[in-house]
Amino acid sequence: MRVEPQRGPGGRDDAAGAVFAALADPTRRQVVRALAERETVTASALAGELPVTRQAVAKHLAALGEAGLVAGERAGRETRYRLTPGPLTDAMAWMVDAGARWDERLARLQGRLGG
Amino acid sequence: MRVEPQRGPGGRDDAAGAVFAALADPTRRQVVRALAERETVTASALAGELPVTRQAVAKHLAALGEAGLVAGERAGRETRYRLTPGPLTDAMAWMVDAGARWDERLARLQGRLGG
DNA sequence: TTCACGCGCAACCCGATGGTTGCACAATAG
DNA sequence: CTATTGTGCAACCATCGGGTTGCGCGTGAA
Repeated sequence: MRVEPQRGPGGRDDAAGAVFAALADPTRRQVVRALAERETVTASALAGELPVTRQAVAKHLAALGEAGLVAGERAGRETRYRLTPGPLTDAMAWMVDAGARWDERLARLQGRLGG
Repeated sequence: MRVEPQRGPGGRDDAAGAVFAALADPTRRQVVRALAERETVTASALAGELPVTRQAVAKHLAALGEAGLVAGERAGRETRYRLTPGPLTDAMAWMVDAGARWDERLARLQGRLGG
């Protein structure tokens, strides 16, 4: 699933799809939540508070990285991951575009995602 | 187990997770898109313009229904499905809550989803 | 009544994926 | 140097899930 966050024709859908796929897994959502509160964390530390092994966490972090939601930076012998929630706006734009006609709250957000 | 019905992170996580899982599949996104433009459609008609069989479409519609994104109403011998994008706001709230601290555009949407 | 259309259910196939264990390697601590 | 800690990679397993075919039933048209 190699999806670069590009703005080409259909690129929005790909980016949004990658985000949806990444966030579809509950463990991955827990990872994102933990990352959202600690700002930066290692795979081992994350595995300490989740009911899965470090390798599983590493896989999830890699998956989130593919979607552009997470970036890792090696510092010495540990790798610190941090949240990069930019692609979330692509996913939100997709949803707003799909449902704006039916849901008033969504319609109200129409132009607010661009700037 | 504390279940916060509205504002709790865990409460919306289920609904949001269901939405993410539903929208993770590309065919399902196509179904949503088609539904967003036609307002109401049958499974057979949908299968006519998608590269999958009617049964596959029916499965997808059922999956979308489980997530609360689609509702079907039987009219005579055909079933008309229509988009019910309400749960989308739950998913968007999850994303905003997760990424608001890092992304300025997301932060600006913080209070707008509740009203 | 007869026939075609639309639908739902069930079985089946197979690739994708979340999770595990095991191991080899890099980097800090003693 | 040695021990420890943190990673990354690979193999392996079990389950999930998207897709198909096949069948039986209800409904509407001829």
